[in-house]
Amino acid sequence: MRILLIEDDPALGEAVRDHLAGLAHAVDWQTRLAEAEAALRAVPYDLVLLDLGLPDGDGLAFLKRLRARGDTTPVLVLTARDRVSERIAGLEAGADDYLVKPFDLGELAARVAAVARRYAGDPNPLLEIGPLLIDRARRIVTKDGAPVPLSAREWALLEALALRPGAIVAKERLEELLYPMGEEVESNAVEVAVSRLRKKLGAETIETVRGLGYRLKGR
Amino acid sequence: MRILLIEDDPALGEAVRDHLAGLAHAVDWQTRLAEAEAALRAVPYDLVLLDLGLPDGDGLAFLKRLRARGDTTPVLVLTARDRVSERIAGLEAGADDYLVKPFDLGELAARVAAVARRYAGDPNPLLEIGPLLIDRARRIVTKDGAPVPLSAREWALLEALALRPGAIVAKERLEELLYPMGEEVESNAVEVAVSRLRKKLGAETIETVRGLGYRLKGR
DNA sequence: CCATGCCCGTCAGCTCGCCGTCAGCACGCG
DNA sequence: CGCGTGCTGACGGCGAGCTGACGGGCATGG
Repeated sequence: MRILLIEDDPALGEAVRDHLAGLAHAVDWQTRLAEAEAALRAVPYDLVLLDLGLPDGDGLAFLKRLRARGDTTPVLVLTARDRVSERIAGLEAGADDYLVKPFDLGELAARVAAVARRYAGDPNPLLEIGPLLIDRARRIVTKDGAPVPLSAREWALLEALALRPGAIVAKERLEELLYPMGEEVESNAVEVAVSRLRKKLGAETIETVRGLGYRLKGR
Repeated sequence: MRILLIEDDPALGEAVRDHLAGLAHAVDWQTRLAEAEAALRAVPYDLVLLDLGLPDGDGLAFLKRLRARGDTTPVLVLTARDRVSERIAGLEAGADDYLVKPFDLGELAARVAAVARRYAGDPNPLLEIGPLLIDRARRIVTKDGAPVPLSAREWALLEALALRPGAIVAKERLEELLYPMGEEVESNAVEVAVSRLRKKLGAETIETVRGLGYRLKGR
């Protein structure tokens, strides 16, 4: 993704740029609104990260101008302003999301990914397995088009199996996935979980491989 | 443009209505604040023409209430009061422009056109989610066509969810949105807010995702 | 200055979904 | 037939989440 970062704080700007660059994004960093505006006219960015507290103008007004021009580039606002009304003002000015300083770089990356997913030509990756459609981002499974509500355990189990459809996943692996060594189970909890999942998704979707584990009916 | 005219003088009201209608505007004419308020809640107007000298209430207070609700519909004030301090009071109450009686109908039309120009280009995006219509610019929600009055908290919550319909929003995220780190809540305030919002919008509109958060029922 | 009403945080009691446990059964294998 | 492995219905406890009630805060209005 090609990202325009508008941020005047050198330390923060560098940190954000480096972090996103490390995630294989192409980041252009501007510290002034005037320069940013020029860059936006010249280059088709996939995303704009906009700090509202810039010294050479009002970020919100900048954003409104952008939208008034018909520019629909997704904008993620970074700011220290944290009042609800100001967030709302930001969103009403045309921001797609809002991140309040100080923010975690990991969270920033997640938001960036979310925006990217939302606006990319291919939305989010849907896994299609037989009659099942698995939307990992939205945490939604549909069977023959009908949504199937899953509990947390069931979802975790399905995700583990759906990661590589057709591959055998050992029961022990599933066990340590569902119960990450905090509390071992001393029963057939995994089997029960599989059973319950099968009841919701259909018995034929999960195949038992005796002595080894389970696998999703891939194809 | 859809214009709400609030004016109790029959002759003037008729003149204004006819003149603007002749310029291809859709004009609703109310002579009382109470009726005007009801109309404003029900219909998304592009512009309000407000006479301050109405017999059933203070026009300025009416305007302040409107703004306090977060309604950003442009308001053009018509009045006989011409003192500078009163103009200032009007603008501080949230008026976008001011016209002193007697005014020329041509000038009125010019001001209306100016407002239209200022707000054109971005027709406010309406979010449609099931039976809900969410007008973010005007802060109006309708359910099955009927307007639903929301408090500030309720609106903030709805907007957070409506930003990405169908996506799960973590309870912690909602919490930091509603109570931006000024004062943390040590109760189930978010749950209560959701409950109250559900009571207004219908239980089925907001889905609980156990252990994760909430989401708006997309489509 | 008090009355009224709305907003909303807090709390308590409750409901209900989740899920680990267990027991009884099915089935494959030698 | 005996054993091992896996399946599933039933049970019950735990805890997340829901909601009615209460009260303080704040604005409005008389």
